[in-house]
Amino acid sequence: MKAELQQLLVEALDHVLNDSEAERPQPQIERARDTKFGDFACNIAMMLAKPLRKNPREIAQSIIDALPDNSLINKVEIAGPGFINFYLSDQAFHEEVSSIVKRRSDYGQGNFGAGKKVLVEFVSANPTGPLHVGHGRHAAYGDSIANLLAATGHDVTREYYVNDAGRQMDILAASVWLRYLECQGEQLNFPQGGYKGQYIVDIAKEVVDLHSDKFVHASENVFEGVTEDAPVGNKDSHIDGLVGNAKSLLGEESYRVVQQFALDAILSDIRDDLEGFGVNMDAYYSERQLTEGGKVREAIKKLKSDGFVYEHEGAMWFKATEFGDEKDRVVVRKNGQTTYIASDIAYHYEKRQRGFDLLLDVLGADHHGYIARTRAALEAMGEPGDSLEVQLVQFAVLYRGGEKVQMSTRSGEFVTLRELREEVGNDPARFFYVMRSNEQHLDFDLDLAKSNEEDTPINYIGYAHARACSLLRKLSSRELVFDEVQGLEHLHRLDADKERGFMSTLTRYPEIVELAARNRAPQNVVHYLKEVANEFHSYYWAYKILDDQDDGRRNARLVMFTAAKQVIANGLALLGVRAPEQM
RNA sequence: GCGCCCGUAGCUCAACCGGAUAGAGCAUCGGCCUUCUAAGCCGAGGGUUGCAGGUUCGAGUCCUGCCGGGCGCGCCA
Repeated sequence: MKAELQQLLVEALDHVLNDSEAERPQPQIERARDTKFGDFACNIAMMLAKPLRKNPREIAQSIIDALPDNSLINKVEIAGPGFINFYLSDQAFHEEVSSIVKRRSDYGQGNFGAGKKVLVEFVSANPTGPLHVGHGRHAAYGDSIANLLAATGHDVTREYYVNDAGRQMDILAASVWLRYLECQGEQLNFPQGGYKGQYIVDIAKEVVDLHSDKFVHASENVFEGVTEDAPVGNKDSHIDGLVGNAKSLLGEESYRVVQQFALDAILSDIRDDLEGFGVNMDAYYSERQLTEGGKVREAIKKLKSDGFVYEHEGAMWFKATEFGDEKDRVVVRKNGQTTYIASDIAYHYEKRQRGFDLLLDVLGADHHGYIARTRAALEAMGEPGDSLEVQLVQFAVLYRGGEKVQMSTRSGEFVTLRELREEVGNDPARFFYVMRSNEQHLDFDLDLAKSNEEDTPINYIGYAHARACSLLRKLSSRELVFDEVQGLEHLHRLDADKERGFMSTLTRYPEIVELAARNRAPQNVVHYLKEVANEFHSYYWAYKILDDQDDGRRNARLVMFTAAKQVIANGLALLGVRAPEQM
């Protein structure tokens, strides 16, 4: 509807402006704030006032005069400093409502992203433990924007980057091995720098079940030559020493068996958790495979041959400062190992090689320093810097009973996403996560989210959907049938302000989907749905829908309610939330 | 110290590349269940959009400087 209006304006502008005008702004049309300003408003005349050096109201008039004939617009007025206000015909709204009912789950789909391949990388939590509530926000947000992009015609791929290489994987292996030794009766002091969560013990027990005492070594050998742990010594060198001993005592093959087992266990738990949360990744991309496949070395080689890598103090540095980063970055350490950044350069380059136009990374707010260097890397690799877009997600703080829930990953004391899902349910959890802008700190109130008595936005919206379902269910007991065709024919009878306003709100849905997709802002959908629900409840209270005296009017209202139900269901689906049939 | 994000009603938050009188919910107060789910509806009060300047027809929105809060500045990942 908006798009058609926009098209009419473009045609009118073609008449008003001749080619002498260098640049023509794209006419922006907005929904009017108030019904007294009509249905849509346009400020193009005011924007043209300066370049044309003419009175905006005069310009507005000539645009109005040039509007092509159409059945969409009922009336046009100039208001205030030069707004052009459009009053649409009732027929325009009726056709759109009819389209909602006919297109069903397809309604709201757009195509502004047609032909654009987007890779949305999100969650990408280190596979060293289960997902916690912070990752849940990334999962819910990333999946929702992926849904929004897909709904607007983008070719979307969801990907999880698995950091299964590097030091943390060694610490994971050592942690599991030490717990395994404890299970086998060895007495030892578990290192401060190790992963202390209960899940490590559980994995160790599985290693015992599978391999019995195959990996047992006396604890005096395990700790031989290892420096003191904190607080006396340094916990990092302590754990590194243990990793070294694990490798030499177990031997490469056995060490790898333990490590791989731990990784597989954790990763399958993560995948399972995400799937349970309704997040289906298209790919889990392994950092280790990237490294072992030679992609990292190739990338460094390419940078080196282009002159963007230099040696300094025994390490290889990438000249990130040449591309706007604040400092150069080490890509190969003194000891010959490549860094995480090196993998990341290769990974993002490889994404481009796979043909993605837009690389959309969803990262924690603590990663903002990462944006400049990744963009620098892409540019150094000959790729456009703006092919990378980063959406930062601020931290979520969990509250239970009004108290902040403390979390510490190190100590293994944190609320997992799985616990959250079990406690509040998938739908409320996903809804609450995307309710706020990703740039806003989120206070996640567990008691509020799981409450089904208090007023919560998700209940408010869901209740409207359930009420619509209930109406349709009630029909048969009253020996009535919903005649959609008759309802569509009688839509013109719904001419009260409340009815016209309700239909107008419903027809905004495609505009909201596009807006939310462009802004990467699922919360736009949330706020819109609250508005739909509000008008739904208000209308529901004001009018008797199941009126058995007047078939035409009843069916017309049922068409409108079916449309509302559809819009709510479609909107919630974008957020990964199911619309309840009853409450 | 430098960089990024955030400051809007008592609380939690909206406000569509800058648009018309800054809006909701919670909380407070007052109404509505012999209409289909009261998890609802109707109404009232509540604001110098952190502060000070600037840009322009127009600023919560853009720019500069302060104040307050969060995060980051490794040969960790």
